[in-house]
Amino acid sequence: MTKDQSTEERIKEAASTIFMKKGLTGARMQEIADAASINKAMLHYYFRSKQKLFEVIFAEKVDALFTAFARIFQSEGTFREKIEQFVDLEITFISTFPSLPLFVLNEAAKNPSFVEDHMRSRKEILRQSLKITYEQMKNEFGPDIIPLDHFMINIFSLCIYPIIARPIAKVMLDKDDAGYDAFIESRKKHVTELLLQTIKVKS
Amino acid sequence: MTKDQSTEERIKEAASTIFMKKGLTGARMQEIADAASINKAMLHYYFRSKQKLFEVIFAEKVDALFTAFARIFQSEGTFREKIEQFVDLEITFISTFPSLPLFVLNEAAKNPSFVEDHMRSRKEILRQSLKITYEQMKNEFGPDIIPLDHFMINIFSLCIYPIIARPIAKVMLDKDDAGYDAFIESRKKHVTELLLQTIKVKS
DNA sequence: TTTTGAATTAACCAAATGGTTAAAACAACC
DNA sequence: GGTTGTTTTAACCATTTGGTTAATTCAAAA
Repeated sequence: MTKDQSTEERIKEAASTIFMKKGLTGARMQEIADAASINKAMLHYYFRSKQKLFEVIFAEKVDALFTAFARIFQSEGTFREKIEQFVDLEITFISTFPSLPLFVLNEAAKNPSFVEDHMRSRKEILRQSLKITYEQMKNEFGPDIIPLDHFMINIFSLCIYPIIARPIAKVMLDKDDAGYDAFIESRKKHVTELLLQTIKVKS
Repeated sequence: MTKDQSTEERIKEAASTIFMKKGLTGARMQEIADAASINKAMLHYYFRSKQKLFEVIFAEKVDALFTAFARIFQSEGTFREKIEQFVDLEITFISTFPSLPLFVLNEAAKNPSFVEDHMRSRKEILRQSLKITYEQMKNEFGPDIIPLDHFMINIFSLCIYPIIARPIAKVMLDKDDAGYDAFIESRKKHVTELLLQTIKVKS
């Protein structure tokens, strides 16, 4: 099974780049082939069709996201340290791959069932690690704390949205690229404090 | 200038639907023509090219978003009432047109300069009305409150993200469609309380 | 050195796609 | 009824696009 890794890997890397930038329908097979410096026929030789190639890449990206999140959540320490670390690492991670979430969200909206099926298996890891943190919170603050669902969605909203909305937010906040980078950096602290402060929110 | 409104309007409506669902590259001119029950040539007769037609629709959508937000922010009352109303109206609005923000975000990511230029003119209205609310907050809570930039982004993040991330969040929270609708509904109160509670957040 | 199976290429193809055009239908005005 | 300008249609067109094929190169086994 000493398959020639190199070519297949090159295709995947090129496809990643192009699909992320242009989406399934915007990407061209020729463009991907060029980016990988190979003949267009090789794309079909290795992945049969555009759709299949896309599905492979997409699945990989979803996995990357979930794996990153799950790992981030498995940090040690008090829940305060955990949240600190999680917010920090999540913002850092998404900043490094800023087009990833929008790509996944977008294709998820266009083909919900495909995404749902693929995620159902991975979600348990993430949910589990979050639940541990949540139990820690309960122990410290008593049973009357923010519902887990809201807590989860709040974290993701506050970390991810500012990065995917960058072009719009930049204009709204009157910032240039450097200024917006600094703003995102400053959110690490802000979001952490905000989350900690709202553990006992009503409703 | 009694132009036949009907045809042009039909085209715009059809193009709206298709572009929102499939994006610029995913949409087909024939498909739009079919949806509008007209000949494909009419699309070019009225809008010259696919790109031009798209730009008209896109500009309209951005306007719709900004106008809605600006109007929502111009509500009367204490800042508490304002935030209550804003969160409520924004979540309601986005829920009614759930594909709108993702559409704008997505095309904004692919063509930042176009979007930036178009928005620069509208942003002032929004910023202005938000600033008034912010001054109200300062009067009541003193000068040591959450920075305006973070406050703005927090509102949008918490209201919009849960709706655009629906397919993924649904899986993560183990909810069906009705359940997720109820969750979104419950966020109106939750986000309001959270925002009010974090006015005095540090950093 | 020959053989064999996989990797690679160049040329090709049919379908789809955005766009054009010339003529017809329609409406308003004289 | 005829003239004029606008709206609509059907037929076309050039290009692009995803995909195929048959021949060739390459590498390793025999």
